[in-house]
Amino acid sequence: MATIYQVSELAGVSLATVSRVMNKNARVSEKTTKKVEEAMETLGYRPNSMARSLASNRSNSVGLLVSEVHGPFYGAMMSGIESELRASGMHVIIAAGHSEEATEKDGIEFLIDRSCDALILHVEAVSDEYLLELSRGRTPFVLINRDVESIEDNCICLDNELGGYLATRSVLDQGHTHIAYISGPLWKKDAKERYLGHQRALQESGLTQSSSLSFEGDFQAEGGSQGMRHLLASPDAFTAVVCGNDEMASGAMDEVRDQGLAIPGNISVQGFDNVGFSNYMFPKLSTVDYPVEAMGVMAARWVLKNVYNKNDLAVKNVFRPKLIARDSVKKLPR
Amino acid sequence: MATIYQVSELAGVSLATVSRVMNKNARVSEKTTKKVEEAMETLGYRPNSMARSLASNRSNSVGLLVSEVHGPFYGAMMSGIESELRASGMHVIIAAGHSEEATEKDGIEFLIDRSCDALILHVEAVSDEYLLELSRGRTPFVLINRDVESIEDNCICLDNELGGYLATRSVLDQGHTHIAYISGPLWKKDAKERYLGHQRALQESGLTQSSSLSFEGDFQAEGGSQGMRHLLASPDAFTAVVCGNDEMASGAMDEVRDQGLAIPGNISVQGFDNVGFSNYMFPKLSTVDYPVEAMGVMAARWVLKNVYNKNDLAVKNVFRPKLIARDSVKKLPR
DNA sequence: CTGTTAGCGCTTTCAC
DNA sequence: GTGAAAGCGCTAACAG
Repeated sequence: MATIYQVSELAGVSLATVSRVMNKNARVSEKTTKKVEEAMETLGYRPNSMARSLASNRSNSVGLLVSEVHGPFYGAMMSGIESELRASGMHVIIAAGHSEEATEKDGIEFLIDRSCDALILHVEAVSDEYLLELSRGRTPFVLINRDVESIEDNCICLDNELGGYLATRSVLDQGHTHIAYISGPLWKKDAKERYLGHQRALQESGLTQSSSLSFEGDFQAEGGSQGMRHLLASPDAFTAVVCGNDEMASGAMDEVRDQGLAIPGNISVQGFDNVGFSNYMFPKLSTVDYPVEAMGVMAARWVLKNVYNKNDLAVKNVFRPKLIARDSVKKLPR
Repeated sequence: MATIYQVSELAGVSLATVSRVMNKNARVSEKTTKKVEEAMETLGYRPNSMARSLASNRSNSVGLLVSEVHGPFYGAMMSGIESELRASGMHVIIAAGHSEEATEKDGIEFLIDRSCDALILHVEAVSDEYLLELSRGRTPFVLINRDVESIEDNCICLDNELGGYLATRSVLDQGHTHIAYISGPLWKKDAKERYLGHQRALQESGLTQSSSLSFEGDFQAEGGSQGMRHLLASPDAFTAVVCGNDEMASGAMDEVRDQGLAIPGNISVQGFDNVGFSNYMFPKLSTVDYPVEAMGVMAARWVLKNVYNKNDLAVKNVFRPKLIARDSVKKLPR
């Protein structure tokens, strides 16, 4: 393995000069540049990234903490981040937080200890105070899907309230007036906001959420099934259910069918996230698009701009959800 | 940021001793150990991983190259790898290969340049020769889902032929005799082997694959739809279709319904992979389980054992697929 | 069991 | 525009 020293020797220049042509960060005469490049070429020189990092105090790596490494939602997010960062030569180190406070903190420390230049975090369990504290440290970070006061610039969010509103608005527009809701865990801010948006839409139409037609799920398919079981056992009738995310919608649909009912014939189902498989379901799920991949790309740009000084990049902090109407919501006659 | 030097000073010992207690790789008296640990504690010392790597020529990071960062299949694989490796303090750097030769090679070089101690590769486009060549380099690697002669020990595979056999065997067992097949791209070894297994099952029952009832897809949903369109346009009748993977099965199901037919009433569908959403589909998809997550874990163990000297770990190279019978295949009366 | 002493391969002032 | 030299923070012989 050739080192910078051998390159400098072959090219007949000093270490410093070789370093300069590698980094293109200082003027070097064209002639010398060429000599050096040729030397690198013939030696098959590859800079040692560790030595580089140690000397420059830059690792060119960014840490990415997601709740789960699998799952359609995080997959799309990671995909956007990876492609954007790698195109700039940065690498991404992943870690999972599993939505648990201790694991999330642990992951963050792990990433910081690994000398990441920056962090991209999708955290749910950790408190705002912890994040504020973290922001005083020397590792910069962006938050995806989380809005923390006083560090809004570090947040890339979806307008979840609006999304919740759109979801229910669309169901109302199809003529439904008896609408059930299966929410995510309400301690999660996004779950809460979606629910609030739902309620706003109802109120706008002069309706209110009957408490027996509301269920707090877990954002998983199983929670959707449970929720639907609970709702169908309730004395109140309903013609549609709005779910806090697509996974729960899927679980809910299973349960509806298990009870011998048809979708959307007897019960309409509305999802949220527009996760990959929502388009594979039957009937194809009506949902709200969550542009995760684009948001991942944006988070990566934030890092590129704020940490690696690519100042020409523009960063957008809040994204607007969009309704995706498909086949799982039935139009009711007035 | 405290350095090892300050710790040694505070503890009243040498650098070397501090290094020893950090790495637990040499005997240090209990008393000294304690002094050092206290010093570390009060200084809030965190070792600099870059300096460590440079000096030891070990980065404690392993590179992971997958075809796509998103997608249920890779998600499960990455998840297994991440958890297993992180539990041992190693970090994983991800890169995507997009099933293209140039991108895959590029990703591998990227990872090697990043001083990964080892690589876990899921590559499809790169040739066996390239991998053989790579195996002569100094970065060890494991291959997932690829079997290359003479480096079998570096391969963690599924018996795809057996899987293909099981898939079709199961359909035959339900009484079907007119069976269509939608394969993955046949230049991919796994697609090919699954197809071979399918044919073996047919032959065993004295049947052969009619060429008009066979279609080469792309392992994507769209390819499944196309395939089904093609098959339904063929003059030959069939009661079941076996698909090379679940995505294509999903696309095929869409198409069947678009043409007004029922599943499994008119046409039975068999998938392969047992990807997360196959259980959310309707009807629930009968498929073949591909234990990707377990295989990811195994790849991680291979690295732990062969690169990080955790010799107590056992590595299993070939996994057996298992049939998962659900609702998309109908039992035919004899 | 503990200390001394070279580096690991590169970046970065500071001169010239 | 180019070179000399001092580290970056740690590991790993080698001595004792």
